[in-house]
Amino acid sequence: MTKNGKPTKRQIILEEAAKLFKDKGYGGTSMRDIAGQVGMEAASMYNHIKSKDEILDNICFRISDVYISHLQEIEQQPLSFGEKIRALIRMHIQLMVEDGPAVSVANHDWKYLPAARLNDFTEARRRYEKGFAALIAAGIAAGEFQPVNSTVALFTILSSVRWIELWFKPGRSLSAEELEEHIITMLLNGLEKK
Amino acid sequence: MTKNGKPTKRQIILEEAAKLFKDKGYGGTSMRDIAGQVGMEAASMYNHIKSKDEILDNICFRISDVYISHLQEIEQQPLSFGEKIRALIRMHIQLMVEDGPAVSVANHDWKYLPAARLNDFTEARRRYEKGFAALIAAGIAAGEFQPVNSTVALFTILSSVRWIELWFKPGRSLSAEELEEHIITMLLNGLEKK
DNA sequence: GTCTATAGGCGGATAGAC
DNA sequence: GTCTATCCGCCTATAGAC
Repeated sequence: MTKNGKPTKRQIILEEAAKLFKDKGYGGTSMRDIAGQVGMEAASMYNHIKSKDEILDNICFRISDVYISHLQEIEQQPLSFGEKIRALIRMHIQLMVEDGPAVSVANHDWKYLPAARLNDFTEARRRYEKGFAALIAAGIAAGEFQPVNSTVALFTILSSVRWIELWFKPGRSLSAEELEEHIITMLLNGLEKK
Repeated sequence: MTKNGKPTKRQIILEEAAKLFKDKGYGGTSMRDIAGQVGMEAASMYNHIKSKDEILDNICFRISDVYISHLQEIEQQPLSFGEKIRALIRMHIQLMVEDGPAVSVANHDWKYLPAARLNDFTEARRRYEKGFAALIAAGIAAGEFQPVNSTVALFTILSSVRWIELWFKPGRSLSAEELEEHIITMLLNGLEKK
């Protein structure tokens, strides 16, 4: 947002592009498609963005930066490991609900980043996953968690929150807060009675 | 396979196409790319397949047919609900390990099916999800499972097995059987100690 | 800063020789 | 059944008028 609260043309382009990339994929979306949503000709967009690649780059790294900074905050808070995992799950769900199209693009279309930036992105993701897995392993070592395989636990959690985009429609039967609680119950307590 | 055990050219094309669609997406893969992997010119492939659309159609519906027929088998077996859910999770993981590229394509690129077939596919998936969710709801009613939201439980399970494609390399630290057991433990027992 | 026009390349698919 | 040659459309991006 600018000072007067009005989004810039650039921000509008990035937002509409994220929606289209989510629905039709990066390769399936043309600059003409984006221009149509924004309300200008494709050529005019080049006054606000450098290239189609740059749009994708901006979306992907904006999201990965949010993930990483939130992880660093949570790591430093004085919480039990169970509470830290819960906080991370809530962060994923909130980001998905608030910024869904961009999160979807960062999850699916990152592979179309130009080679040079692709390395940066996968490296950032690897660091995030490593930090998350370390929290799980520490929770196991502390006796809070069952002795599961921490890699399997990590990806089970990450996968579960990833697919919210595919079926969650906010304001239907479930609110975002109820969704958080249900997913956390399922992942931390399990399906079966003991 | 044909009678003499040799795959037909058509089967080779479908298989190579699935690998490329998985790696580069449907829109990111050209007929020339597929032809390059198969070892012929793009034009020659049209003696074996009708169009690029038809390749995608074949991959997607082959996979959805397998899911649906396995669900029907499991529904009829005399097992506890816990065992039925375990059997479904194992089926998903085995299919992912044995036929990974095709499963990935059916999971991600189904949306590029031509409109007429897209309805058939989403309808098939909806039926599968409904049958799976009914087993979870029945397990809750029978007192086997905790009173979770069955839709959330369904998608948590489906999501967890979906992302195996992204990180599981068979024959590294984990075998497919170990992976099955770890995922089932995580989903049915939960992460946290009680 | 927006437009029209267009360059230059790659896409799926077909025609027709062999 | 495989090839070469090619059609024609859509793609990203740029040039230049206004």
